[in-house]
Amino acid sequence: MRGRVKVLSPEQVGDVAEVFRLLGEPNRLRIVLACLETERTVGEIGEALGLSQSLTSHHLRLLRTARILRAIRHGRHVAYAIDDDHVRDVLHNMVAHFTEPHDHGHDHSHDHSPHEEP
Amino acid sequence: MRGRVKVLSPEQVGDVAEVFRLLGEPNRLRIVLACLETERTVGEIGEALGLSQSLTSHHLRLLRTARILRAIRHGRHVAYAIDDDHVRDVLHNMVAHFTEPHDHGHDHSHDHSPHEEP
DNA sequence: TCGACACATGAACACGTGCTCATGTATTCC
DNA sequence: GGAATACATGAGCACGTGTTCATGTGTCGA
Repeated sequence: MRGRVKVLSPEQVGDVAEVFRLLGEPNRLRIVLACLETERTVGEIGEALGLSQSLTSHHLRLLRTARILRAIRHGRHVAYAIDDDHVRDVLHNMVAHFTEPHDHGHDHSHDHSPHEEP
Repeated sequence: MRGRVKVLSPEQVGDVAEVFRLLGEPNRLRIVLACLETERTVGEIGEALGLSQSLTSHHLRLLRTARILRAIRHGRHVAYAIDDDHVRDVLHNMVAHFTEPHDHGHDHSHDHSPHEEP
């Protein structure tokens, strides 16, 4: 696979952007990563990431509303787990690429200006 | 593959979040998608997406600085193309999942409150 | 039932971000 | 060289967003 790509409807683009936007916040990304393998309770997440209970819950609400995570009650605890296989795959993909020695092909050191080989 | 996932360093998490953040803006996402298959000039992008020249350039600057796109001069035109294989894979993955009939497994219609089957 | 625990939610604020307008820079054609 | 084209960049503004503080809701044990 490296060929044609199906074109997305404007609505689909919006949905994809929404998912990326939510994953684009470091704390939220860490929360989702913490729930990648197994479900985690709100308390576990907050303590593990050093976030206040309120902030943790606010972020979880966004992720739950966007259908990225799903909530599961256990007694008086509430655990969260990934609810979207797309997101799980994308994150696995991303994590794999960032952990494996990623070969960037051509080298251009640290250029930030737009000019290429003439 | 559905097993262990390597854990990312805090720095790596930040890098991943940064990429997601940039792709989380609809106009920026559309720009990157436009450059997914083949390189596009700034004018082409702006006209295709209905964005002002200035706004297009501003977004392209962010994407270029983040190493997501790379600039290539052609005469007095400047074309942009994807420069990061990770991003290309992630987007192909994402687009594929959103175009293919995605089966979500269990059905929970449109619930937004945290309570599950007892 | 009452209190303690675990989590959710609303208000308010500081800060970041997308957009436009204006101006600057590079490249080609006369 | 100078005008015209194609793009880059800075300033400024309106708006969105992450965070905290305070308070509300649901659940279990005594």
